[in-house]
Parts: sequence; structure tokens; C-alpha cells
Amino acid sequence: MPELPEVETTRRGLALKLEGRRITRIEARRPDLRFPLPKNFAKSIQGRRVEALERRAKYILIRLEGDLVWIIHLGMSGRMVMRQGWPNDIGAHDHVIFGTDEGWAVTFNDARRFGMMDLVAGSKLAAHKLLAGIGPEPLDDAFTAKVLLEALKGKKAPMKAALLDQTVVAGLGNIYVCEALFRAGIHPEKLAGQVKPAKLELLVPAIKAVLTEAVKAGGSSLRDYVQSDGELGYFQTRFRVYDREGEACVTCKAGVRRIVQSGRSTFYCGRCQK
DNA sequence: CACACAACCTGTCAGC
DNA sequence: TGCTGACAGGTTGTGT
Repeated sequence: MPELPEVETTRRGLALKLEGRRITRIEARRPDLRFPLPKNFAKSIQGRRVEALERRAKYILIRLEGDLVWIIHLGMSGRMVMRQGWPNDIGAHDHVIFGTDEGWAVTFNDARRFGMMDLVAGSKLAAHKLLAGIGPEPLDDAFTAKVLLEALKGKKAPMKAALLDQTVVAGLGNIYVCEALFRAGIHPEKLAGQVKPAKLELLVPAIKAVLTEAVKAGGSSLRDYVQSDGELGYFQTRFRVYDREGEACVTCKAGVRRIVQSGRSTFYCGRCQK
């Protein structure tokens, strides 16, 4: 469930062992993930020093020496696992493995293979088709109720769908949209363009709070999510509505409901969210 | 253009 | 125990 907090947790874990190090070995064990890997993928990365690890939306950006950026998306099931020493137990879904001059190895494992990787010149990063058009970072000060109001103006999509739209705001996924709408008391089926500014004044801080708490907790451990150091995240114990169909609302004790919107489960409290 | 929905791929779990 | 269907964190492409 890599949403922003899980991607950020992964980025931080990787940064500890990669920044400043040289990638001495890399193997792509198949030619494609969701899309084909770029030409000379492994060859282009091998031997370069890692300058910095950054994140934009749900993408991890590894800046390599020589003005090259390695773009990584974890998709639905992608994970990065770090270990000391080259792995000797490589699994069927361990698609990319790379190691540093200090002997750390990172395995990109992705059963469903919805993940993606690409390489782009640093000077062309912002224009890359995966990143162009992505909305504001929700944790930036520039993401305000006023900005969100403008982005939602005239939208007839329900709030649930609007917040999942990465061009409206970056990094939210199914879980944190549900959680943020609950915290702000906004019904997920409310049409985005009709939500009152006063509600958005509650929603923006709610988004920032739920993401900040989740990052602080090290991401969520829903299903099999593992941080880069192998520790399970533990934010899932704090979900208030997600995956809690039929349970009592933490605020009013009414039953949490589950509906399907644009093909995905939405959880909400029909009494607290209007 | 905006929006809804299917598709991509594999694993897991509930129910029979 | 084995089979089937529903469902899972995301994004893109197609159709209306």
C-alpha cells in the first residue's frame, strides 16, 4: 500500500545506506515491470555514486552522479528490502537487486508488478511524463485550503475520487483519503466542487495530520508492507475507518460503512461525515 | 474535457 | 483439502 507515508518511510530507510555510496553491482532479473525498463538500465546505474534520495508524490527519486535520476514507483505491492551482503535466497518476485561499495544490498520485490522504474536526465526531471502534471505535495506549506478549493472548483467527481487524483494533490491513496475525509467530517460521495470552503479548511489540516502521523509511525503495515530495514510499520492500528466495515465509529458509535467508488472500497461514517 | 470503468498481475482469504 | 470468486496499497488507457 505504498501511499505517501510508506514511500517516504522507504526513502528514508534507503537514504541511510545509499546516500554518498557507490552502486557497485545491479541486476535486473526481468526486462520489464509495469513498463519495459529503459535501455541499458543496469549498465547506466552501475558504478555511479548516489548523491541524494528524494520523493515526489509516490515516486522515489534517486539522484545519481552525472546528472541521472532513477525514478522508482512501488505500485501496489512493491517493497524495498535492505540487507548486508548480496542475497543468496532470491525469490521469484525479486525483480531488481543492487548493492553498494559498503556491502549493503537492496532488493526490489513486487509480486503484482504494477511498479515502475525509469531513468531521466536531472535537467529533464520535471518534464518527465510520470511527474509532469502532478499536484502539490500535501505536506508543503504551499498546499492550503485555498489551493485545494481552486483545484476542486467545478469538479463533479465525488470527493473520494477527487482526492485520489494525483493532479489535485500528490501522494494520497485509498487508505489516507478515507482517513482524511473522516477526520474532516466530509462524506466521500459529496461532489468535490460543492464542498464548502469551511470544510476544506478542516480537510487540509486533516490530510497533513494523518500523513504526518503515519510517516512518524513508519508507514502502515497493512498486509505485508515492510520498511526497508525489515521492520513492520504500525500505523494500521490507528485507522479510524479504513477496513473497519461494521465496527463502531470511534466518534459516534454508529456502524462504519463500506461502499465502492470508482472500483475501490470506501469506508466512512454516515453519521459523522456529511 | 471530465469522468467512469476495465485492464494490468499475483497472492490471499472466505465460503462451499 | 481443493476450488472459486472477491478483493488488495496504483496508474494508465479506452470509451462515453
